[in-house]
Amino acid sequence: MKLKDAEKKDAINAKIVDIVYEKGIAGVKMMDLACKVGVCPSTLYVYYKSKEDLILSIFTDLVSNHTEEFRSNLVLDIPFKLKLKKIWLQWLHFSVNNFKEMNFIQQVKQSPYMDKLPKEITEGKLQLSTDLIAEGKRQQLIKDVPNAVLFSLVESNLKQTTELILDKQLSLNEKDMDMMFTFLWDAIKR
Amino acid sequence: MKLKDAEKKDAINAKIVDIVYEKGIAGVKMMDLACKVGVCPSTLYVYYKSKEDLILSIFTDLVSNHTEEFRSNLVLDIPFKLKLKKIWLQWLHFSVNNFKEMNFIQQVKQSPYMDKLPKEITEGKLQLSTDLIAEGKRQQLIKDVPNAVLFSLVESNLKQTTELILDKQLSLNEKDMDMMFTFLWDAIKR
DNA sequence: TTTAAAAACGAATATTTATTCGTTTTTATT
DNA sequence: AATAAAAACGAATAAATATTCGTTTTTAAA
Repeated sequence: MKLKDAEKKDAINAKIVDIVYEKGIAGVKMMDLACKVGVCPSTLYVYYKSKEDLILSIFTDLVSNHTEEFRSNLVLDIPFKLKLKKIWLQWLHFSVNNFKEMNFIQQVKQSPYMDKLPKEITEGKLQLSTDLIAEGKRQQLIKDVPNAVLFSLVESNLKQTTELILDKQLSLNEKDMDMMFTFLWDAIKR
Repeated sequence: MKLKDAEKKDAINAKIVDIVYEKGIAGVKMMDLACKVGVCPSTLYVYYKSKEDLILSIFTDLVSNHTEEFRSNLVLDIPFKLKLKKIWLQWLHFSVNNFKEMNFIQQVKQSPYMDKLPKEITEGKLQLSTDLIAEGKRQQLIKDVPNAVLFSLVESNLKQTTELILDKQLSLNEKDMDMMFTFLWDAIKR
């Protein structure tokens, strides 16, 4: 008996991520996807029961991988600034190395497919745990402004740094990263 | 002879911006749009010759309004920090008041429609003129790092502030805005 | 090596969505 | 008021796209 081909499934997943990166979520066509994978459209239905299922399954997988990635480092017992930088760098590497996947997540989120999804999946907003920020505040190392604001400062600095790297304005070397982290630190430090 | 109804055209434009905000660019359906405007689908073709024409015309209009908005303030003869803040605030008000339109622009940009557009329209990247940054550097008020980096710092702070306001985490009052501008200034000041 | 179950195919069909077209209604102009 | 030109309508058509189905091929297990 012939079994499902895991590599083929991976290929489907990879190609759709590419297509969304190049043409946007509105540009996903089953036929086009099938061609790029090298199978005929009907074969896609062996692996996913519909286009919606295809997109939402992949979305869900990517989101859980993504949250998985950040459960570790959060409990290290090192000075706050260092810990922040470590996590910051980890996030950065991840999003630079997975920029197409991140883009896929972002685009599905603002598409009509999103409606059909149980909402708790929408990414457990813990990307950079609020705990970390609370820790910095407790030690009086960072400004005493609302958590949501600090959280968003970190997030937006990360997004910006990622964009600059993908844009080839910066690279992931120590000098550039020190600079970008300093921007963040200068902005949030007390 | 019956004339085209300018208000109807405006209604079309407004509704499509709403739809894109709610469902994403992939969620735009001529019939749905027509219903929301209160006409039948064929009437849309009186005002635009196709769906593509509809989307791209509106996109082009919005982009030119948007760039228009920022040709003024750039030449004021006041201290650098003050000027930066003034422009920063102007941009902020604009993007808070036109967030759906901004979203429309952003989404069309990452959609397949974009391919069909003469590229010079893509928004004359002068949002916050590089001249301004050059001025601050000349006066040795801001850090001596690549322009692209500084530019992106300003841009990303603006985006972040806008998001926080729309999220009701902040409002457009003096206290909150001073705080957010201080984040930016602390990050870029020498 | 045979077998049987499922993958893969590709043509056919269904569905969704954009667009056209003949007719009716509206309204500026006379 | 009468007219004529264009808007607006809505049903019909066209186009694009997703999905199904009957058949063939592959392959794990017997």
